[in-house]
Amino acid sequence: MIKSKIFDYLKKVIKEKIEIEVFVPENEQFGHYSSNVALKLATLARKNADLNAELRGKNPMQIAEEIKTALSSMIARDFFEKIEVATPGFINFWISEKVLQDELKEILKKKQNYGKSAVRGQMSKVQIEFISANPTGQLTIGNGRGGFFGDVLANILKFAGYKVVKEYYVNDAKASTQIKELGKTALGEGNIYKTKNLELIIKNLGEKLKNITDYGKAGNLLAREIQKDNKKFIEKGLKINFDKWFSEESLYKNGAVEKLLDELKRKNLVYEKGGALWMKTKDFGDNEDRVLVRASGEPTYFLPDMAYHLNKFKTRKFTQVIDIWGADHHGYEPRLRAGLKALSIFENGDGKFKVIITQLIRLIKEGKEVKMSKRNGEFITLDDLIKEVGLDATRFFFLMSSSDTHMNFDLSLAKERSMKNPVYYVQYAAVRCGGILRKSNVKYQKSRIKFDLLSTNEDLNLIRQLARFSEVIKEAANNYNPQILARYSLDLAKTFHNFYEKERIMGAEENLMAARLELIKATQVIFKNLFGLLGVSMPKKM
RNA sequence: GCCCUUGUAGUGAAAUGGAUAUCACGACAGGCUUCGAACCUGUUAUUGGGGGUUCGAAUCCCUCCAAGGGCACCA
Repeated sequence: MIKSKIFDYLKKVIKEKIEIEVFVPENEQFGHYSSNVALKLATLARKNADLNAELRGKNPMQIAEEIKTALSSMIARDFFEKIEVATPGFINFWISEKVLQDELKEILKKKQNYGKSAVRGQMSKVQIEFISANPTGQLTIGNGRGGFFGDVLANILKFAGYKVVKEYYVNDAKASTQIKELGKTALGEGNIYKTKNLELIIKNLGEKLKNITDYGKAGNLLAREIQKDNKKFIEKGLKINFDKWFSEESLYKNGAVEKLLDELKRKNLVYEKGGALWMKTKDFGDNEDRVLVRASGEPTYFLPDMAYHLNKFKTRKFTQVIDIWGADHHGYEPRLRAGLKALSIFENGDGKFKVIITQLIRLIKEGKEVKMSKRNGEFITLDDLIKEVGLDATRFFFLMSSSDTHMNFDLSLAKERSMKNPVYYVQYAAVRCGGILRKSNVKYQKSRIKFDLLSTNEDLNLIRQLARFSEVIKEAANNYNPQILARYSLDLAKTFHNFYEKERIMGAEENLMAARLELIKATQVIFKNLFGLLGVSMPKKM
């Protein structure tokens, strides 16, 4: 990885242990990579009198010049084509052709494993829970956002070397209010849930519901059917494959909920008020205490959810747990966090539990907002949207923006726009790669490829862009940020289209053609990986 | 009232405190005898207002304005 090599060189030179940055500057006149190390050092020297005397009184430009000199006298000499110092103290790097050509060889050698790494030790076991939609109806567009986000984040973390479990929490507990409400609907005694196909599902269930009078049981039965449909849709329609479907009801069955309540009582964290059992969450950072068991004797959602998270941390021993929730649940975070803290989950800090909130999506149709309500039965489901716009386009559109953007989705433009969705731009680049490779039936010996012939601006730009893949994976994984990858795929496509426009492959001089075909192969490898990670299909033709 | 999130070209978005704010769509002006033009090249914003911190702010702090969400013995 080129970037980390620059890091290493800089660390050798500066000795101080400080946070420095190496980045790809937006403007190419500032080099292939750039670092603010001198600026950071100067700031530090000004604030901290104990620091290395050599630095005292020097301005960033002087420090940058010294680092440049030191780098130039090291082996780094062959690594960089040029190093420049720029105001107010940046050091800009140009990578030598040789290094880039070697990196290309590396990609061709490692193929689909290029950029993969293995994370060892304590923090490597990650559980990531997402969608977890209530089995009371079809998935919403908001579920889709969280779903694609979680799926791709999990893919990235896996690729970056973590052991990842993608998990869906099925809220099928007979004791829960919504399941009971659903049960009423199933038994024809309520009509809160008026979603598509619901009547049909109930009709099909007919026999099984006959002798049931218990709302919880009836609701659970109906929920299971709805869940079957949702699962099928998630796997086939959304192309998201969960490693585990975790049933809330199972926590009741195996006694985990009861056991937890006992433990809380034993730890003197529970008291009674108004006939209900309350937990002293306020003592652990929540705004107020919370009900665990209602006056009716039924547990709230909170109690089994704590049991669930206890299962994640203690039973299954995940070292990193990530929950992805819609914005309408964000207020719940302090409660759960307080609960887990009370259970001594966070003895080594609460960083092992991360909640990512995805903001809601606003649907616009003909200039007006379409209110999404499950209750009136007129909402647009995720299924509808994907049928209209297509899975690849929907996925990519959602993945391009940050989870906390309040996205506007214009349905009137959706279809029209879908044809111009950026995903097609990326797919087209991959199709072009495939097209060239299909047409070129040229035979050449791999060992004799002259990679040093790849020396035009376009050749080198493309290689540099390909080499960024491994850096982007790392960045996306470290920041839990899938959109970095989606954006990168656009960058790569742009660089490739530029290359394609300006350089010929077929018809070039024999040795150059062979080298360029290898370059195209490498590009295809990276695209393939990108599409796999993003869950987007890689068409051969468009 | 309190809490969370957001405010960036006509539109939708991007930018771990870095340099001349990036991308797509739309609009306008150009580009195919040759690997697929679903492509390429231009033009289109002083980042909601006002203060502050910093060598350096879309990003951090304060304040005002605006939008979305949450404040259940629902999940």
